[in-house]
Order: sequence, then structure tokens, then C-alpha cells
Amino acid sequence: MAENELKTRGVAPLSEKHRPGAPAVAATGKPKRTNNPQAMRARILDVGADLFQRHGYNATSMHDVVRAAGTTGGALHHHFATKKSLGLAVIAERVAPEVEATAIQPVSNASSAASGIRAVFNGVADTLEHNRAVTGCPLNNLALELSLADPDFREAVNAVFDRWRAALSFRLHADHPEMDEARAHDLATLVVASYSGAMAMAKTSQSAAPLRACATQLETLLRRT
Amino acid sequence: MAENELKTRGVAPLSEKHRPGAPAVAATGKPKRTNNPQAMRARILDVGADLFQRHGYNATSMHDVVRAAGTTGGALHHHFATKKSLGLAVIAERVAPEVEATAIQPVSNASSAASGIRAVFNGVADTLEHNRAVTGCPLNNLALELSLADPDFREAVNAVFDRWRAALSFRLHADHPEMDEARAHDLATLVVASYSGAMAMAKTSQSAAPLRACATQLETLLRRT
DNA sequence: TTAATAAAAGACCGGTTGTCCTGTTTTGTC
DNA sequence: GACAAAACAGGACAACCGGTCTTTTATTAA
Repeated sequence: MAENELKTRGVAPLSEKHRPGAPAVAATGKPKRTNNPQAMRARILDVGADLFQRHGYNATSMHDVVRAAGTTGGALHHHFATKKSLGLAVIAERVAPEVEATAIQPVSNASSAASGIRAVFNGVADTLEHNRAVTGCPLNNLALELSLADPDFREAVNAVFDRWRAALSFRLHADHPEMDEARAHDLATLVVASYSGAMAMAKTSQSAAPLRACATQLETLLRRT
Repeated sequence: MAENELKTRGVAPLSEKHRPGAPAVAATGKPKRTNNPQAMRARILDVGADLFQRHGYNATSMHDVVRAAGTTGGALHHHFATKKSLGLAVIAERVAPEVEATAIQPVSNASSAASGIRAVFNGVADTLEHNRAVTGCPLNNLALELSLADPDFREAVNAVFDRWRAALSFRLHADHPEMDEARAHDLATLVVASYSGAMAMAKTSQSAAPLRACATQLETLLRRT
């Protein structure tokens, strides 16, 4: 803390030699650069979400993000000073909305909790079968890799899990007012857990079958409730 | 293949200067070294399983393994030439037996499938509550991180998942001969998936509650079968 | 006793990591 | 049109990565 002022670790500027940041355009009237911070930020987030999803957080380097986003290290650093800040932003601005759209809203809007849950499982299974590789649930991927490594990550992921479970629990209670809250809570936990686990199995088996199996069994459980 | 004989990329031995491998003992009759390949191999595997479990595969360096095992890079390289070979050995010789002991055998030996499954879930929950940190299911951790990265890892993890599900399915069918095989298979998938997912939720919430919730709900489902 | 082999040690390699710094260009405001 | 701040460019940088290497030491077979 006290040695900050001694942190002159950079090299003294070699007047002539050191020229970082070459001119964006030599002399012609080329496109130069288009300042568009929102689009740049969005593109970095998209690329980050995609790479973290496909290769994992630790296996993705900042350079990978720079290359895939077609940008530069300076731009990346401007928007996200550290890898961790990019990771947290990806969770909050990409993963959480995706969970909201693909898993929470369909259940909230369905005619019943049971049919909504089945629709979500089978809908995701359909999507998986259309794609080439099963990359798993983005939330689950990041949860397992990062929740022990850093409390901030753990908190961020946990918030999404909680939101999801709470929404399910609310819908179950709405469908079945006679069901006590603890039961609804446990049931919602089972649904979320089996979705996460089924996605893990789907990833390792590269098949949507585990999702279909869980959808079937969960429905019989929910229908008898 | 044909350029093997030209592979003299090493530096010419600088007679006096180049002395890798300092003498293990200076001049005294110290313990020097104890040759015990099996114990060394076992220790490396134990340490590797522990570190991969707590920090993840990619976040664990070979140097971390060397340090934690109290050995040297040479010894590690002798037993496991690459990080991947260590990873595969950890799965085959540590993770798979652990799954066998903690999740498969208790169900096979229980008085019924339902009670065995409940015992496994609650037993693991008890263990988690005794430990400080919930590090999650080792199989699940490695599955999510590596199954997309490398086909060999995917195969290894998938084999464990399949073995587990097959054992559950067999026990369910033995308990309920009237149940058709597809149902038993799907039910077993749901149990494995909910275990994996519950462990993921337990890890992010640092609590054993998700496991207990799933145990309760799964039991009501199985008892009504 | 000697020769051969297996086990262990640790220096070392090229490459990559995440971070940060110094400039240049664009944009908004007066 | 001046000018400060934001947006972006491009590379520097030390620390570290996984992996290979040669040498030393212990064990075992002949």
C-alpha cells in the first residue's frame, strides 16, 4: 500500500524508438475508426459470453477475446479493465437475461407450471439437437468453474439460481394454493437441479436425451402433485 | 517421423556450467531420497484430485501439483508426462472409485432403491455440512470444464455417468419388475441429474440445502412409483 | 561386484498470461 | 473553432505456463 509511489516499473520513454499506437490511417482517407462505445461494449460482451460458454472462463484468454471481437487490447481494457470485470458483466448482462428468457418467462407464461416446465426442457432439447455441439447451460458452466474461485462470482451466479428457483416456486404455489411453501420451494429446487444436471449429462454425452428423460419424469411427478 | 535423427535441438553440454540436478545431499548422510514409485504416484494422484476438485483443472498448474505433493518436476514428469495424462488418471483412479463408493454401492446394498438414494443424498449433505467449503461433485466439476475441450476427457467422464445411471436403473428395475426399462432408465437419469445439479447449487450457495430438498422430493416420486 | 534400468531432480525452453501505459483519434460542449 | 474528456490503438512487460531435457541417485538383475 505504501510502495505505490515507487512503482515506476515502466521503462523510460526512448524518445525516438518508442512509438506505441501507430496512426490508424497512413495518409489516405480510409475508414480510420468508428467510435461507438455501446456497440463495442456489446460486441465484447457477446464474444466473451460465447467464448466462456464454449471453452470455459480459465481456458479463454484476453487475447482470444480481442481477436474474436476484432478489436484491440486497448479497447478491451477501456471497457473492462480486468478479466474478472468482464466475467461479472457477462454473467449480469448476458447469462442472467438468457436464463430469464429461456427458462423463467416460459414457465411464468404457460398455462400451468407442469406444462411450462416440460416446454422449457423439450424446447432446449430441440435447440441442442439443431446445433452441432452441446455446450451446456452457461450458468452451470460458470457456476462450477468460478463459484469457489471468487466470492463475487459465487454471489453473482447464486443470485441467478435464486431468482430462477423463486420464480418456479411462485408459479407452483400459484397453481396449487394448497401446497405449503416449503414443498413448493423444494420442488422448484428439484426442477432447477435436474435441469442443471441434465445439461451437464447432455454435455458429456453430446445428446439431448437426458433432458427428455428428466422432462418426462418431472411431469409425472408434477401432475400427481 | 523421419526427422527424428535431426532433433538435436538441445544445447551442447557446457562442460562446467551446465549442471542440472544438484546433488540431493550435500555431504552429510541425510535421507537423500526414498524410492517408492507406487507411493509417489499415489500421492501425486491424491494431490491432483484434490487440486482439480478445489480449483479446477485449468486453474491448477503442474507447479501447483509439484508443490502440494512435495515433490519435483522431474518426478512428476516421470509418472505423468503430460497434464492431460494426469487428468485422465485422476478420473479413472480417483474420481470413478469415489463415485462408485459414495453413490453406487450404497444404493446397490440398500434395502430399497428409494431408501438408498435418500441415504446417499442426505449422507453427502451431512458430509458437506461438516466440511468448511462445499467443493461440489468432482465428476461434475471435471465434466463441465473438460468434456468439450477434449474427446478423451469427455469419454472418460461419460463412462462414469453411464456406469452410475446403469447401476441405478438396474436397482430400480429389480425393485419394481413391473416397471418397463425405459421408465427405469429415465428415472435413473433424473436421479443422477438432480444429484449433479443439486451439487452445483450447493456449491454456489455453499449450503447442503439443495441436496436435502432434492432428496425429499425424489423420495416422494419414487415411493409413488 | 558390476551393469542395466528405473526413479527422481531441477534447470531450462518458447510461448502465453493478464495487466497496464503511452499515444492518437473521435466526440461533445461552450 | 477551441478544448477537455472519452474512446480506442498498439505494444511493453514481468510473471508464469506446460513440457522437455540431461544428470544424478537408488534399485535390481546378472
